[in-house]
Amino acid sequence: MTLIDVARAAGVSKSTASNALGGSGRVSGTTRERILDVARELGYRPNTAARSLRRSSTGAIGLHLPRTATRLDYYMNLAFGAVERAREDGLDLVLLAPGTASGGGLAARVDGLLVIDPEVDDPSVPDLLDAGVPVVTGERYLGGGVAPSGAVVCDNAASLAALLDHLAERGARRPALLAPGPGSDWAAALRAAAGDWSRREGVDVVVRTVPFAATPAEAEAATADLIATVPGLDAVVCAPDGAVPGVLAAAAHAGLQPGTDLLVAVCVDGAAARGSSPPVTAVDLRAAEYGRACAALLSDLLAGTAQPGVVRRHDWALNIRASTTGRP
Amino acid sequence: MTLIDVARAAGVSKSTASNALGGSGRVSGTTRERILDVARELGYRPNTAARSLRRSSTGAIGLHLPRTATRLDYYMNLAFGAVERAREDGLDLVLLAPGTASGGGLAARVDGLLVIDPEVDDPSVPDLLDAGVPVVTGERYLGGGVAPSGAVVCDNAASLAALLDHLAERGARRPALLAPGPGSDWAAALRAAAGDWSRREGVDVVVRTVPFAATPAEAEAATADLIATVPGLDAVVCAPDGAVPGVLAAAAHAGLQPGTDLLVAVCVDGAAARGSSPPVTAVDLRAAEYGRACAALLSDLLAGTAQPGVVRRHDWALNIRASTTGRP
DNA sequence: GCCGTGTGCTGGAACGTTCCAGCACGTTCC
DNA sequence: GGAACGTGCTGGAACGTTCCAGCACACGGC
Repeated sequence: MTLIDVARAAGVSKSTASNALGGSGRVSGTTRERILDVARELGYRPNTAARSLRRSSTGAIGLHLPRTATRLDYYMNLAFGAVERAREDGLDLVLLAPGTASGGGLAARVDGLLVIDPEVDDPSVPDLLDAGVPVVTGERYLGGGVAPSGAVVCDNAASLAALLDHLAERGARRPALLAPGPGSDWAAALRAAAGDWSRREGVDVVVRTVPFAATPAEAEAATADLIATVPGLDAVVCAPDGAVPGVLAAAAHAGLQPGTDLLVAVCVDGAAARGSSPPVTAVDLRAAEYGRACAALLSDLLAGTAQPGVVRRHDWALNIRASTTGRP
Repeated sequence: MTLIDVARAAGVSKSTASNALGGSGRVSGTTRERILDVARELGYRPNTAARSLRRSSTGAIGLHLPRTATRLDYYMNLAFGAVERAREDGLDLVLLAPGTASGGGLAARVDGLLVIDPEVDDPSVPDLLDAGVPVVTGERYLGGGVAPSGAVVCDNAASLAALLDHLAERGARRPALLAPGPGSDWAAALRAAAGDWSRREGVDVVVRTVPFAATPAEAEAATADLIATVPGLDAVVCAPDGAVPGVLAAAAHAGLQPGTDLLVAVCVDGAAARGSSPPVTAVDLRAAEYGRACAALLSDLLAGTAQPGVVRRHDWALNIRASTTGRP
């Protein structure tokens, strides 16, 4: 079932068939209709390999996730969003092995790359940026080297500020933040925003550093330390979502009721935040839509409908739950 | 930088260059070395589109995950394992949008498919099995239709029996199991194994049904119900990993100490089980290796080094933690 | 009546690889 | 010393698509 079969069946040349199906060249309305009908009837599917060879494009984009992605459902949702959006533009999404430099030939296998939450200490990120194809990053890359062709960013400063405003409104006078070190745009923005908010509101936010992909045990230790050393501590914002159960465990262990004695919130919504007891107030980064937005931008760059260097914003939302209201 | 450039630089015909690089045909040792050297020096990368066109294979395999995958780090690890293994064989792994029938042309885009934990009520699974390319399933497919070309299975009956043996050894006399309905091979095997073990050991295992991707809240409700209605309940095995925090919450709420008053275990190891407090004893399905095994089998099928219909076993391990020993 | 222009369509070439038939040469065998 | 065979290499064809030059024809203007 090739283009030639369709052309033969419709009584035209392969060029005309190609033009009709591809919307290029000059074809009269009637023949175009006829060719489309025939193609539909025969169940014609263009051969992607031949198309790729001729057009010298692959019809696929690559997706790179942080090495530490393994513990967050956030990235899974993001990936599924990106896959869906790519499919709408006829693009396949190939998953790249995290942490491994996939050996030079990347540019031959994909038309563009999605690099999500690029961390400065991920050695494969510079290679990806230098692969010779357009790259869209999810959040900015703080390292040097070749600049990405585009980026989709969240206003993490604004979302943390909103979260802190909410906590203050709920009566918190002594909030703390558990955040990773400034190796990613996201964490760096959170740390900076905490400082800004402190100065603006005149309320000091205690910041403790935890790993990018903190485990509940690590968060529990950090929270226990906060409870022991910060007098009057009444709110904890935990940046990484996977660590939420640890914060709640530390609270329970100290005899503090989440939502009343200790307000708890998290900067990444997900299964961990939704499913905890009590459910935890969270910044919803809308992972699937974020993935869609990244794929859409890359698609636009490939199509030439977006300018290289463009940065698009992605909206967030605050999901308020019992961990900051006390109402179950 | 094409094969022709390499051939010219090495002073041979493109056929000889192709033979030398591909290991096919008849080439003398010395010319072969020379050609390989030249290719390396010039940084030659074969054009995948041209290769695909000529060989009529795509060099990619598809990965389908359950629609409900979004909440389990298990599938992410599995995907990364599969991607790594596929790469070792020069195959790209394209992620398929879950839940959507990806529109007929699948066979033209991938050489084979990995369908992980196929659920009987997932409408896209029959389409995938019927796509016209080899399919390897992770766990068996309980629905009808076209049979997969291969499968990689875990002995879920044995692992649950080992878990129950362990609980009995730790003194449990009244264990319960929270398991999904029998829509997947995994859940069906667990339910059957619980019955077998009950009969064999003369100890009744109470079984409660929870969703395939149960939330902590759902598990908490189910566990609270067990505690309230099963006199002497002393152990809970929770099948889905995402639900573990719920079981622990219900125990805490009832004033039961996990690991002493109530033994807790889970059938899928992951971040939720490892990171809980206390850490929860779990059956480690070794997700990354599982993904590798699935990709390896598909690769073998494509290469013709495995017979269609083959079923391979995948080993599991029991990770014993404080939730069943009481020792932190 | 001829030129210029626009329309609808065609045939051939090209993309880079792999496969196949076949050629020149050397060795072995009877 | 010719037939039979194995080795090392070559050139052309093929895969299915897209792009480009160009052809036949119709139409309008002078």
